[in-house]
Amino acid sequence: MSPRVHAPLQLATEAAHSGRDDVSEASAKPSEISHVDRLVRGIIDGFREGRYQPGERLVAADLAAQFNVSRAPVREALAILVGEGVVEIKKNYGARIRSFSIDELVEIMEVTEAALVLGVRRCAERISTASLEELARLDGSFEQMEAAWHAHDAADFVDSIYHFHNVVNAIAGNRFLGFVYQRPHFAFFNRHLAAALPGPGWDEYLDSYRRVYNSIRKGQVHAAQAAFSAHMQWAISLMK
Amino acid sequence: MSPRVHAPLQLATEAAHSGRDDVSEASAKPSEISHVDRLVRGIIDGFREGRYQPGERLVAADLAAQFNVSRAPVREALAILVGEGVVEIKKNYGARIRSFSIDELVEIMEVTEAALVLGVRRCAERISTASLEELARLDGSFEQMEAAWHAHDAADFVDSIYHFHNVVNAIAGNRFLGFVYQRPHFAFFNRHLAAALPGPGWDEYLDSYRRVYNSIRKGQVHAAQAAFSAHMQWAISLMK
DNA sequence: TTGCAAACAATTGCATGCAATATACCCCCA
DNA sequence: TGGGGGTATATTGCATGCAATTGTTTGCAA
Repeated sequence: MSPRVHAPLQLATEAAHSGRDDVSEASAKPSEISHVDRLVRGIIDGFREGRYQPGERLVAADLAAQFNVSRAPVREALAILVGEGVVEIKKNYGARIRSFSIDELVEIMEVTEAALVLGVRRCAERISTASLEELARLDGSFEQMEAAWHAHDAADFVDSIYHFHNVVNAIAGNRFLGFVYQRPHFAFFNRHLAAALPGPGWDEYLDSYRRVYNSIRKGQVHAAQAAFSAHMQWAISLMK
Repeated sequence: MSPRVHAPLQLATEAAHSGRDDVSEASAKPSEISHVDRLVRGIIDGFREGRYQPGERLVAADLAAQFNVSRAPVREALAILVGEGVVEIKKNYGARIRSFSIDELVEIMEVTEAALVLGVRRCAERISTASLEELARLDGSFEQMEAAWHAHDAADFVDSIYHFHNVVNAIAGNRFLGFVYQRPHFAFFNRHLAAALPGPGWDEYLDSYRRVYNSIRKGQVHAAQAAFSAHMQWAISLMK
């Protein structure tokens, strides 16, 4: 059940560059996916799905055996993840998935809000010129969010929020925003959020996003922005 | 299986990344810098200093010879830079430094603004509690900016702006913001900006930053935020 | 039992080697 | 002169090997 929620790693810029919708389905050229890409993807997914815990030791040789490759591509994948701030490597000991304190999570959320609010605003501005397919994706992602919420599945819920923002960012038309938000450390952070989420504010969470969604849908730029900002501030205060 | 000893301790704020802090002095031990870190740093600097051009072909073997290491660490460094969106790798051909269109630069600036305005705001809020050392760094970075401006050195000027924001971000107290802004693609983008800068708006550029700086220094939160935002909007419109 | 030191084991960092393959060159032909 | 096809070259992607270094365990003495 590999979630296709989040887009592959370095595609955002390239696809944007060439202008093609080349969201290359995995079936297109299975043999051309490099081991390194598969590893990066696999490690992040493994974390998101709870197979790897924060602070857990990741030994290159083990990962190599697990993914049936040699240590060379494993090391390259870990190098990428170090660059992304997702893992730390300790010399002659192993890599480990980083863990965050509550303070750090709050700081991450603040930066996330700053970026995402741009996407929400732009998306609301451009909603009238969005294609039918984009609108369908937007509606679909919100429905997905509702479903996860009703099922009380925190992990799925957070995933669907992540997906929702990716759709919003895409409609917003700023490719770099999509690129930044799709960095592994955001996907990574979402997992941490999921762990902290099923708290007292569960009920309000969906309502907040419904306000954002509805405002975007109606093209109410300021309302959408305000709703999202308020939601994030509320979520941050909740976390403290 | 693999050993799974993991202390629940989190050393979250460790020098999260290869020490490219312009802010905290290079306190690292020179002997412990890995080849990979040196390569990442070297390639980025090489680009910032104009030794590598956008679009230029980077051959792993050449870099290995140039830095006097084998191809293994070179590949890891390139993997990091691919993850950062700074280089692209083409199979059996070579890596090359990405180049951006004007449109893409504008999009990058929009996201940059969204993030940096958070730092400016927080910094102005917390300026009264800043340490003397932090204030000295802030003043120093602005003086550096002025000097570069008077010398009409676009590269230095952009560098000093980058440094200024790093200081601002540090005072702002959000570590993740510093982390994000210090990602190579921001440093990278600055070089592109420097190439486009010495245009018609050169004179206004310093004035804008003086307004931001003064407002921050006086703790005028809203004024600082507004000044910076206005500046960025102006810079973006200039670029189009 | 507890503290300490030395040997041991595990792991990384890096070098090297080899097969696969995309690119570039060259030659031939129209 | 211009174009097309086949070969050669260059380069990557990955596997493997080894030394350096760290964490761990064991043994010994107080």
